[in-house]
Amino acid sequence: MTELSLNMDEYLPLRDVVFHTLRRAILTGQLKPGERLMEIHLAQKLGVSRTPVREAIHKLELEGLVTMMPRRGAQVAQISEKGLKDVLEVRRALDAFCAELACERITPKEEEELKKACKEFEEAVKIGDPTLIATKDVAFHDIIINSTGNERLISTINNLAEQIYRYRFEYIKDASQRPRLMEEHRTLLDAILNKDLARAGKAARIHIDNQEISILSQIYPEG
Amino acid sequence: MTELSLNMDEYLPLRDVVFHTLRRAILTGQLKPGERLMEIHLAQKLGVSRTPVREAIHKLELEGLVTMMPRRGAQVAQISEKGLKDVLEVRRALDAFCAELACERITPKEEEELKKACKEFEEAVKIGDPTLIATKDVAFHDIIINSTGNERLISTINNLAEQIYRYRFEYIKDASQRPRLMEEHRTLLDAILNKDLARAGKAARIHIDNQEISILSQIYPEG
DNA sequence: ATTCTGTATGTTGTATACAATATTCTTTAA
DNA sequence: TTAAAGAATATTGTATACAACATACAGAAT
Repeated sequence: MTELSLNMDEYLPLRDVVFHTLRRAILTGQLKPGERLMEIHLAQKLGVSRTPVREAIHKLELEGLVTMMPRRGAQVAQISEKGLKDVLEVRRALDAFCAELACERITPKEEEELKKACKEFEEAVKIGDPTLIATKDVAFHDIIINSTGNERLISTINNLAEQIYRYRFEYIKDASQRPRLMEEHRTLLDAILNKDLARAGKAARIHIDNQEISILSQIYPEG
Repeated sequence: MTELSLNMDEYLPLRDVVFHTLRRAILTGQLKPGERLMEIHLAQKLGVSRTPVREAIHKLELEGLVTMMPRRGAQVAQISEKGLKDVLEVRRALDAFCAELACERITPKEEEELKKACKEFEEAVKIGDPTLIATKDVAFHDIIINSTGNERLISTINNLAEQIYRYRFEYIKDASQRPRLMEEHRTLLDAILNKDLARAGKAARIHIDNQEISILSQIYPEG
């Protein structure tokens, strides 16, 4: 058997192309909460028929980025204050759990990656570009999450993260939060490297707590 | 404005009817893991066109009950030992979290319901009907989960529960496990009524631990 | 006998057509 | 002027048609 892999996996159904396109548009705020998603219009704009658009919208609904009313169509999901708090409450619990698992399961190679990611995050903060900071922040957390080796846990957390992606980005743009963010990353890194379950879990919880406070005060300044 | 609610909500899209039908068939084992789901056949059997069947299958895929290969169709999801362990690991963490939250948030009314559900579970065990036991077991846990008031947490846990429903039922049919199940329910109930967070969380974890051991030894007797 | 190739068949992916319902706008009556 | 009714329009829900691809089988060449 020769090892020609002959990349035959490059086929993507149109529904998935549309799905990724719409998903990105929602997460980046191009499509705003409450905005209606009409099949024909999107189909024409994307140059496909209604079918793949329908299927993409249904997928987005299951992911929680879109809400549908029967016979009335779909719109970009609007998250309520309660909804946001609920998401963050679950995330806090699961992130803390991830941090604890990471202490037990992280490999030496992943430890190096985590140190590197922590450093790169700090450099991104120095540079000050919000998009870069967000990317490096995600990368840092992804290493921790992936080190658990639990795929169900990974996909569950990623789904929760997706729900608040839009709002979290606003939070990262707030420069005054960044020193604290850096400090929290360092604490978390240190706790994991020292296999200190309790401290790692606590650090992860505090990290989300601060996110929650910031995000809520930005979206609901009076509450 | 008169308050005529004029039950106009009884419309259900065909895709949802098909979805619920297939879902039930999978959860009850009528459709077995690995079995192919072919659109035309299902459509003919259910007396609808391919479209709603397609959409239902996609929904099932997102719920994790069905796996799809592009251009090759769908089949009932098969869970691996690793997949089962992953699901149970997340459930353990979230169930424990629910139990702790329940201590803080359960209302007096829900406390009464929980006591009643615990009693009814014990009666079901006395009667010995597996289906009834399973129903009462779900009812007991649902009260705890719902008492958290966190809808995201509720739906996340319900999705995880769905993944292992088929296997859990086998576990409940094993009569030797039932006394322990009863004991665990009583411990959990007592801890919640006494607002003992630590004990409630621990009880929930042990409850899942035992499920895991039983289920795994039934499905993978050698492992 | 085995492998390759071509054909026939089956299945999914996408587009389109039609039906049922929502929405909007216009007209009419008070 | 406002409210109600009805027609016109827009949009979703479902069915079907057709194309692209996958699979299975038969026959030919080695």
